[in-house]
Amino acid sequence: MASRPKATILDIAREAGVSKSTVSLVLQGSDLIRPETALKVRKAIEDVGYVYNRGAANLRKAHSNVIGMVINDLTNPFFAEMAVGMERVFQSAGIVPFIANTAENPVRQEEVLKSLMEQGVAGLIVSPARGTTPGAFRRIEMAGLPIVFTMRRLPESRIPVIAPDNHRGAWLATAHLIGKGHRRLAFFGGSSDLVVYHERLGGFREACEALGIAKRDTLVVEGETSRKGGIACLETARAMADPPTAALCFNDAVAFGVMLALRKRGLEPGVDFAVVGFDDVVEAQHYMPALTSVAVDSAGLGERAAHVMLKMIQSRTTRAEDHIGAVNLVVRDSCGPDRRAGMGDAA
Amino acid sequence: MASRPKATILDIAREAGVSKSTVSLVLQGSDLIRPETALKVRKAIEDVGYVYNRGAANLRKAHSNVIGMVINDLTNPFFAEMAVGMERVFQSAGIVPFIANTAENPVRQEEVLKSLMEQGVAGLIVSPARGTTPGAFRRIEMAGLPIVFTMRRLPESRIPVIAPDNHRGAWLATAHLIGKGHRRLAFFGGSSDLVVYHERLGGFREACEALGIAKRDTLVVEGETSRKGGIACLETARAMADPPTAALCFNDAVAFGVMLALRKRGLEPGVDFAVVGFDDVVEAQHYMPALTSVAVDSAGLGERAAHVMLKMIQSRTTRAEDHIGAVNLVVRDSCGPDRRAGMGDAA
DNA sequence: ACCTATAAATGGAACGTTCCAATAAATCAA
DNA sequence: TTGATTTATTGGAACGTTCCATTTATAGGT
Repeated sequence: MASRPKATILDIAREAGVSKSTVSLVLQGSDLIRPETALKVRKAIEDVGYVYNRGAANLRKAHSNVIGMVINDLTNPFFAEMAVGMERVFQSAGIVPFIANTAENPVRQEEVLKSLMEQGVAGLIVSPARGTTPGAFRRIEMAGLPIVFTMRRLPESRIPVIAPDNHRGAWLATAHLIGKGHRRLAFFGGSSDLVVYHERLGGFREACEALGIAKRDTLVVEGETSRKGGIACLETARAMADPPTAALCFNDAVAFGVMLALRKRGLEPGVDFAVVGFDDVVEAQHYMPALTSVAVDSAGLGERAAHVMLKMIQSRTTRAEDHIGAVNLVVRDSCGPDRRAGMGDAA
Repeated sequence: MASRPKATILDIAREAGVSKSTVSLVLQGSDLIRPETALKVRKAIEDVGYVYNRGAANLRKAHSNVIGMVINDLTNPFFAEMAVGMERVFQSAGIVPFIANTAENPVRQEEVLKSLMEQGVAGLIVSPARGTTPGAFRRIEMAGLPIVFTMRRLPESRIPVIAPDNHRGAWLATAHLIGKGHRRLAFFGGSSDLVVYHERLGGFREACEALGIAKRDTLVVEGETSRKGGIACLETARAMADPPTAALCFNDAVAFGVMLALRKRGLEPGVDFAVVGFDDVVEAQHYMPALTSVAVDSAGLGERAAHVMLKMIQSRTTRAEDHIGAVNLVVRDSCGPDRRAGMGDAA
C-alpha cells in the first residue's frame, strides 16, 4: 500500500480532459466554468483522491485560511472555554484555528510561533507564556502579521490586548469580602512577573484602602497559579500569627487549592474562611461549596479576540484597539461572614 | 507600517553577497558551508526579518514537521492531559503538534481534517467525533497519510487505535461495587453509537453476570457524556421503583454530574449512593468526596500515540499495531457499602 | 611547474498552484 | 455573410524553495 506520488491538479486535468487552469477555476468555485464541466472535474477529483496543496497555492495568493492560537496552559479549562468561543466565530468566517500549547515555556513558545509563521498563518492569537522576553514578538511584528494578545499583556508592547477588567474584578471581590465583615484579608497566588498579577493585586489593594482596611491587615502571598499553589498559599498564611479570615485568589485553580487545604485542616471553606476565585470556570459552580468567583466571560473574550483578528486580516492592518471585557462577581457559597466579627456583634 | 513584500531567500542572498543555494544550505544547517559564510548569512537573515516559507519548501521536500491532532472535545480535561503527553515526545523529535477541536461535530471534523491535509501535515492523531461516518477517513487512507486513532475506534476500520482497556476497567469497577455489597447496579451515560460505550458496558455486564447479579437488577441509562448528562441519568434512575444503589459512570464528567444531583436531593455521594467514574481526570481526586475512578493514564496514552506516529512516519508505513493501555481502579471515597445490605447484615 | 583531490559556492530546473492575457467557440446585430 | 460581443477555456510565467550537476578556489603530491 505504498502511496503513489500524489495527484496534482495536472493529473486531474488529464483525467477530466481539460486544462489545469480549468481545474484551478473549479477548485475556487468560479462561475466562469460551465456547470457540466465543473461536474466532470469534481468527479475526477473524487476518483483520483486529490488533495489540495495549500502551500503551493499560498506561493501565489496572499494568505491562508488558518490562524494560530498559542496558549500557555492547555490544562486550564479557562482556555478551552475561550477557544470554544473563538471557534464559533472563525468557523462562520471559513477560517480554521490551529491551537498550540506552550506549557508556560518561553522556549517552546518560540518554536511554536516559528512553526506557525513558517506555515503561513494569516494571524496569531496569543496568550504569552510567563517569562516571555520583550523581543519575542519582534519578528512577527516585522513581518506585519496580525497578532493579538489575550488575557495577558506584555510590559512594553503595542500589540493589542483582549482581556477582562482585572482591576475592577479584584476590586469587586475585595469589596464583597469586606462587606461580609472581614478585616484581615489575603491575596493568594500568581507571581509578580505577570502584568495581570499587578492589575488584580492593584484592585485588591485599592479596595482595601478605599474601604478602610489598613495595609498591615493585608497579606500577599505569591504562588503557582494552580491547585498546588493554592494549597501552599494557605499553609503559609495559617502559619502566621493572627492569620487572615478571607482570601481573594489569583484564579479559580488557586481557590480550589485553598479550599482543599482548608478541608485538610478541618476547616470549612465558606464558614471558617472565605475564599473567592477569579475567572469563574465551569467547575466553580459545581464545587462544594460552590465558589464565589469573578466571571470574566471567557467565551465572550474568545469571540471578541476572534472578531478583532478578523477585522485586522480584512483591513490588512496590524493595529487595533485594546478591549477590556466587563466582569461581574458571581456570589455563591464560599464566602460567609467573618465569624469573629459576627460573634463580636452578637456579644 | 504596511508590510513590505516579505523577504525571500534571494533577498537575503543579495544582502549577504552569496547565492540563494548557499542560503538554502545554511538554512538546513549543512556543513558544506564555511562557518564564517554561514555567520554572514545568519546575520542577514536576522537583519532582514526573514521568515522561512515551509510551503514552498514542501513543494520539493517530502514532508513537513507538523502533525495534526484532532480532538472531539477540547473542554474535557482528559484530552488536555493526553495532549500534554504527546507534546513531550514530539518536542524532542522536533515536530510540532497542531491541535484542532471538532466539538463532536462530524461536519466540523471534515473541515478540520481537510485543512490539516492541505497544510501538508506529516500525520494525524484523531479522536473521532461521535457520528463519524465510516467513509470519513477514506481520503486520508488513499493519500497514504499516517493516521492513528486515540480513545475511540470506528466500527469497521483498519486504522490503528491507541486506547485504554475499557472492558477490563469497567469489569474492575463493577466488581468493586459488587464487593461493597451492592446488588442493584446502574451504568450511567454514554451513547450506543460509540464503540467505547459497548466496550465499557460490556465489561459492566460481564462482571455482573460473573458475580451473580441478575440482569433485571441492572439498569442502563444512556446520556450525554457531561455533567449535565450525569444529572439527567440520576434523575431517571431515582424515578424508578426500587432504584439502584450504585452506578458505574461512562466517564468522570458524568460521575461529577451524578454526585451533584445526589447532593441536590439531599443524598450523600459515597454513603447513600456509590459512584465510580472512568478516566481519572485530575479533578477526581479533588472532589468532595474524592471520586473512585478507573485510571487510564491519559498522558501515557498520549505518549504512546505519539511514539506510534513517529514510527509510522519514519518507516513511511501506514500500518501499526493497536495498543490497549493498562488500566487500574483507584479507590477513593465515593463508594461506601450498600447501606441496606449493611443494615440487613447488622439486623 | 603540473595534475589531482578536496572544499566551497553556484546556476538552473523542478515542485503545484494562481492569474493574466490570449484563444476558441457560441451568440447576436446588422 | 461579417464583425462585434459574450462565454468558456487555455498556455505560460511566476511564486520561494531544494537539489543535482557544475564551476571555482584551495591545498597537496610529484
